[in-house]
Amino acid sequence: MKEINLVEKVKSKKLKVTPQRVAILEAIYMLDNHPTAENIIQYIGKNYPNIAVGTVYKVLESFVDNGLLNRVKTENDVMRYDPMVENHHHLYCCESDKIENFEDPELDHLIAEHFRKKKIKNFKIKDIKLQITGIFKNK
Amino acid sequence: MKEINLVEKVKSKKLKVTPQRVAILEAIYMLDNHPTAENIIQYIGKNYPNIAVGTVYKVLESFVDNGLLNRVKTENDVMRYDPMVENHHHLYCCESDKIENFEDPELDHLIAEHFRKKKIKNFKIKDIKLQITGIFKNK
DNA sequence: ATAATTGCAAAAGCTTTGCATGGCC
DNA sequence: GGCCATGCAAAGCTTTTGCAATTAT
Repeated sequence: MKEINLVEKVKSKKLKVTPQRVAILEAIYMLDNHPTAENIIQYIGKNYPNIAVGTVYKVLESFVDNGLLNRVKTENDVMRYDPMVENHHHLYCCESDKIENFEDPELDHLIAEHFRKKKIKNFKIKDIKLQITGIFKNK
Repeated sequence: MKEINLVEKVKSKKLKVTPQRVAILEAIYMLDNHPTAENIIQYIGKNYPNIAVGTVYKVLESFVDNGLLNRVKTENDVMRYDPMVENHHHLYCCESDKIENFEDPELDHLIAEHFRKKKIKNFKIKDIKLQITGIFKNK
């Protein structure tokens, strides 16, 4: 992703554009396996040896609050970050820590129709996410 | 749940039956909102003022390893424990920490059929769980 | 100019670990 | 009796917080 787009993304949320924020956002796009804060710190450590851990967490929090990132968490796992903020599901590898995004509008429609016809008692649905666990096959 | 059933549950996994294990298992059944380790420690603290935090974590881990409990984790949350080990989904309240179990075999079948007809490329599905977020309506 | 962001370091929160003691089978 | 579980306390790891210095707008 071009630097200019990263800057625009930060600007678009009315956040101050700092080198740290741009670097962190870039790292998340480069590390495309839903990186942890630790992954991000290591990645940008090459160019920002003195970046503060606290800064990374603060920036990540502000990105989440402003809809630039989503948090992803699983059993037995630390927090991970997902730059895809549009509605989607996740494929979890049960043999590694790989997580991949998954979109299937047809399935979403199927599920929505199901719940339109058969409501859950005493519950108003806002959002449905699938956690699909399995094994990635090598091509 | 009767004490005897709790004892049987522990025995059935070939785990030694100790008062702590029985108390912890009972607590999880009584605290029916997918309790945290902290919730459990507080609950059994009445009868076991000296129960060690480490013990609770060790017992929970062994219960999970032996299929007596499942772990449940969400964004921004600590680990919680679920005594229902059969396949099911979860309803998450977006205004509180309430989590409720949800079963819908018809929906499961619908989704299974969908993926039978339309496989995910390079991925072998082992399990599908729905995270349904919304609001619990008061009756 | 000024309000927000950063770095640093300390602290907090949850969970794990090691080891001696004690309890279950 | 032997082995496993417990209690205790320390440590580990991720994340948060406070504050002074710095930086973006």
